Amino acid sequence: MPSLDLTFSALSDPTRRAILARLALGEATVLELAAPFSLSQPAISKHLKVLEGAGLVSRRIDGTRRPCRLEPGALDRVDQWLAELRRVLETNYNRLDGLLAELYAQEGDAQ
Amino acid sequence: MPSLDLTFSALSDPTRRAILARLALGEATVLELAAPFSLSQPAISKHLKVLEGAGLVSRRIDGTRRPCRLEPGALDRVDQWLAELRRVLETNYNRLDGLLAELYAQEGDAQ
DNA sequence: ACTTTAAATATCCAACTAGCTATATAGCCA
DNA sequence: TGGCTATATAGCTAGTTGGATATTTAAAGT
Repeated sequence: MPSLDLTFSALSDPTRRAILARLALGEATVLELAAPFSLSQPAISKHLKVLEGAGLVSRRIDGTRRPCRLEPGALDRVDQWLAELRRVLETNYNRLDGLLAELYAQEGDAQ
Repeated sequence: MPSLDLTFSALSDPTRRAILARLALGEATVLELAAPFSLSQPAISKHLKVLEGAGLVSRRIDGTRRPCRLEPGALDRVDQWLAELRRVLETNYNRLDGLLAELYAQEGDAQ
């Protein structure tokens, strides 16, 4: 199970996000993925290795080709982390709301 | 508006994610944020600068202190990117389902 | 005014990254 | 077998990153 570090880091590069966007449309080979970019084939292979290491992409073997596919599980874990952060944030906002309501009630008493 | 590059990159470091988790609980100063880590104050300041550059954190001035707060807007844009990727992915899955259904129907005819 | 405290900045370093070109591997086809 | 094609690997470079320590800035307290 790759770390969130690796996943976020993989997502931080625009070329890699473009590759993922392309793979969301369906499987593609390394050369197909390289075509839209003005980058060398080795550069794309390296990006794919990063994406694979992050659990975002998997490859199968088909003759000399290595078709890649998107692996949504890694995205799930990103979503979960973000959701948890928001949950804490909102819990805290609610607590603050409660606090403000209390303070307001006390002021109301005082008047 | 900071780029997704900067935001994902900021999120790729565990120290920075821990800082965000702490800030989800409420404002904190640099020293407060530094306390749980065995890192120097300048290291934390640098992390905060990265988080600020990514739009994830903002700071206000209070005497000699710079209390930091979480800025959820940048998270929204991450969510949106992930959601769009999933949307495309699911659209494509559905299209594939449709295709398979068609193929199946034809085979059904043939038999 | 002097001291203490909070934070930022400067400088250095080792490790990593993203790109390149050149080369190697390995499957397909004639 | 020999040649073509798809991909991977090696080795290089320039730029970036995350850490450290030392220093500077600036506000607060006394």
